[in-house]
Amino acid sequence: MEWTDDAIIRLRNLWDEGLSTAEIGRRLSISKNSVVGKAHRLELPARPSPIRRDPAAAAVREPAPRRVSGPTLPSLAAPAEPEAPRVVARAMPPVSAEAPSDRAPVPRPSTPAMRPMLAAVSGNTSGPQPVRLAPRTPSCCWPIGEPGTPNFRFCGDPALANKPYCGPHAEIAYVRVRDRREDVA
DNA sequence: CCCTGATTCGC
DNA sequence: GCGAATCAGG
Repeated sequence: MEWTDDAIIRLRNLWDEGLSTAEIGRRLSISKNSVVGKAHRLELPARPSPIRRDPAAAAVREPAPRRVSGPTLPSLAAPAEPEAPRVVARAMPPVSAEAPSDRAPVPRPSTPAMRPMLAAVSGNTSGPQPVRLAPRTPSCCWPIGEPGTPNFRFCGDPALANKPYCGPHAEIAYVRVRDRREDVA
């Protein structure tokens, strides 16, 4: 874009009229970034910015680590077996930082599994009583869907003993390391 | 997703 | 100097 005197004048006029940068860009057949950039260089009166970039907030803000592509390991919900076979994690789908813990079961309110408990509580007629939760079967925490999206959930099927995943997902999650002796061959 | 304006930085 | 990319908020 060649900023002729005429173009600059038109920019100034449109800017003074209070048009948005994008609108000015459309009228001058240039990008809004060109408009913003030029207006900034001309030191035209700034518009109320929707964003705050005060030095304090900027100083506190972390450099925002670049998103690393590739799989992320879900945290293990179950402790490793003492004599567990040597395994190594294979590629896994991305997972949010919040994996279901043993104390925060996956089932949402009003799932069939939860109704008995809710009924037990609401049917209570003799004042406050300790609510005893049924022993819980650890559920598979294999992430399904895109973390952060409404449909994201965890598998939820019964997990294998001392493993965070159900059978099929443990199959995917773990791959047996070859015995060292084979490597020496 | 759309929109907004501000800043950065390679050109 | 330029402006695309990026950021940040509505």
